[in-house]
Amino acid sequence: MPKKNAETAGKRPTIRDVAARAGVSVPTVSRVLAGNYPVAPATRSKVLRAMRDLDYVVNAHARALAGATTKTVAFVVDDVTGPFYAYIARGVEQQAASEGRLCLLCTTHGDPERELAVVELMREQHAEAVIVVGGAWDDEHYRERMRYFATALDRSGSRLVLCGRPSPGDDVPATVVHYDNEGGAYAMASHLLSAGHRRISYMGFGEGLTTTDERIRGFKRAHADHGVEVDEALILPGSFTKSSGHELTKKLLAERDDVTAVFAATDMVAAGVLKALREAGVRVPEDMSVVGFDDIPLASDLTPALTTVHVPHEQLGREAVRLALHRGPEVDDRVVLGTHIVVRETVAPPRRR
Amino acid sequence: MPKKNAETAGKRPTIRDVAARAGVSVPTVSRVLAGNYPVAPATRSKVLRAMRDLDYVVNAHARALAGATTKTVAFVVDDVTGPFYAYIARGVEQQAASEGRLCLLCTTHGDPERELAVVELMREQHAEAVIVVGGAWDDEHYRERMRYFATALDRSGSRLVLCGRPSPGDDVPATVVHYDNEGGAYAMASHLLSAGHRRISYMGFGEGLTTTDERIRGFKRAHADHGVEVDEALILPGSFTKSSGHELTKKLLAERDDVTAVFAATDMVAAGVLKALREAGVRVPEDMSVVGFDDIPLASDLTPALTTVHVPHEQLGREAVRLALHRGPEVDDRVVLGTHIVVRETVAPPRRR
DNA sequence: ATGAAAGCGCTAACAG
DNA sequence: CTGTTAGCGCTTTCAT
Repeated sequence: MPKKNAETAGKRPTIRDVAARAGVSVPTVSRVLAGNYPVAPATRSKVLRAMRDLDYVVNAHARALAGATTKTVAFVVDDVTGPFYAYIARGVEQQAASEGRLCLLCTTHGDPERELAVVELMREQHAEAVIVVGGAWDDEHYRERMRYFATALDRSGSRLVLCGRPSPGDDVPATVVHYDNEGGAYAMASHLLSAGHRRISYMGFGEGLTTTDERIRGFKRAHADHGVEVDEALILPGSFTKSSGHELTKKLLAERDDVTAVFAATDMVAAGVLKALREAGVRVPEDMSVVGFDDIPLASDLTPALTTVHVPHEQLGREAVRLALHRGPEVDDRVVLGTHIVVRETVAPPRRR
Repeated sequence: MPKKNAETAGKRPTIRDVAARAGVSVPTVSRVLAGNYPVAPATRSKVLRAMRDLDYVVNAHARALAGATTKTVAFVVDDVTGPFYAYIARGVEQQAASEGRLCLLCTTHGDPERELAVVELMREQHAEAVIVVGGAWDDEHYRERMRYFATALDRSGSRLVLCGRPSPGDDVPATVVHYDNEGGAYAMASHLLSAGHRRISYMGFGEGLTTTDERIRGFKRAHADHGVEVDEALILPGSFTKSSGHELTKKLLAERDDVTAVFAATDMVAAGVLKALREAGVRVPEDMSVVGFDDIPLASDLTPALTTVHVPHEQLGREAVRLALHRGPEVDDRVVLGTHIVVRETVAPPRRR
């Protein structure tokens, strides 16, 4: 039986079919495909015609197998629907596309099992980079795990990128693209302190969460620099949700009357805070100042518009793929992007008591 | 020179290395990998051990080349950051994961060039399904294009899925997962009409957009059924953005004083409407009723909470991959998911004038 | 139950 | 410039 031929069989045409139809050899077709090798213009157009006639498309898998690189980066998140993640995703996708890469999307729902499965999958796929996004619990177990992921991926020729997470250690073969949580929190707390606030509640403390740790550190450092003592009882544990902000605020209002400002751990929390305040008839910013963190679109849509810390989400995503793709002695492995406060309408000096 | 061996070279171990280490043949390893063929338990565990020892992972590309299916579905959107898309994405990703599939994410930014490029890419990748999401311009050109995409993908053995878009024609080899725009709009307009509203403005009319066409049709049919004439001057063209709703409302307020309700084309538009109303001191729902469409999370967060039409975003995404993956005579090719109104706080009977 | 042999579709040295 | 010769790592017949 002769070699399978797409013109007779009902299958996808292969490079061989194209070669046959154009009357050239297979490698020649491969060369016009790759474009990085001299081919006589006449031959070239014959081949192109044949490809068109046959409606030929290369087989990405065959190509990957034969050595050419895979051209895919993976993007691993807890959940795509968070506005926080969505914008990082956009940055990742944009940069990937502009570098001619495809983007694999994987979600873990915070499940360590799935996280591991995803990493294995990416090893199978030979993804060039695996970008893991979002805060984490900063304990030894986490670092151990990331160290394992990093080396496993490294062995498979791909690169782990930790985005918005702290480095698991300097010797770990991973790229880290982080943003300045502490600096942002410091600036924001200073903003409040400078306006005269002395009793500030931090809402949404998450024990052991890297995001929290870093933000709290900035919060406290600002207090120290302003010579203001931090009231630990005002650092309220909670999750990063609107309802958490809502509950916490109701409770705070019931228990204390000396607090003049709320530093919400995230914009989402701040949204809940504002809601509770509105329900309680507390005016913002006249009676109470409120600030958030993240600068998601919601922040500017709240009433009053939220003063918050801007995190460069999209840029974070873009840098993640850029750094992973262009590695080398010239390029940094660990990067921290700046944050800055965005002043809107939720901060005013405290009222005379 | 002997065959490359991972234990000596610094490369990824292959199935051959595993075979060697386990003292069996390559096909045997392949069999324990696939699991769908009898292998002696003893041999089996020897192989498993070898794989573990070598930290072996299959090469997805080699596997795809050799015949096993690709196990990837592609998800094509305009922009990941829209809450609308994000939830469909979540559905797609969830279902894909639960069916053991990987999910490719591609964005087009509404650029036809990129859209075409993406489809070609997916042909190269042998994606099992290519899910295209979001409204479209319902003209002959669109149908032509989708027809082309569908047949091109079909020839490559993959399936085009149109999600939240109308069918380009019955003979086209594509799966269509749509939702009931007209029914939702009909129900919502009826809700307003039943409450006594007679002058309702439809804000965010998009000429030739399928989404708009379908919603307007329901809007008009409800009016007809209630014996109320539609004032065409109240159907206001605009984009699906908050600022559009904001602008349109300011203008409407300045020009007309007989309108008692606004039907916003989307929740985003409704958010802008509410903002403009608040700025103008018009109370909702006492002075003006407002409704939206989509039921994105924002809807319940607005003040007052928005009465709107629920679209089953996640389910849309899940069905899209489910139907594409399990095709057959038993399974439907064209599916329309239901919508329903969600009554919250933005509708009341019109005030006596 | 296991091994030998033959590709899947492509790229990559080599020659000419 | 172009063709020849080898694989990439895996899955399948087909034997044994």
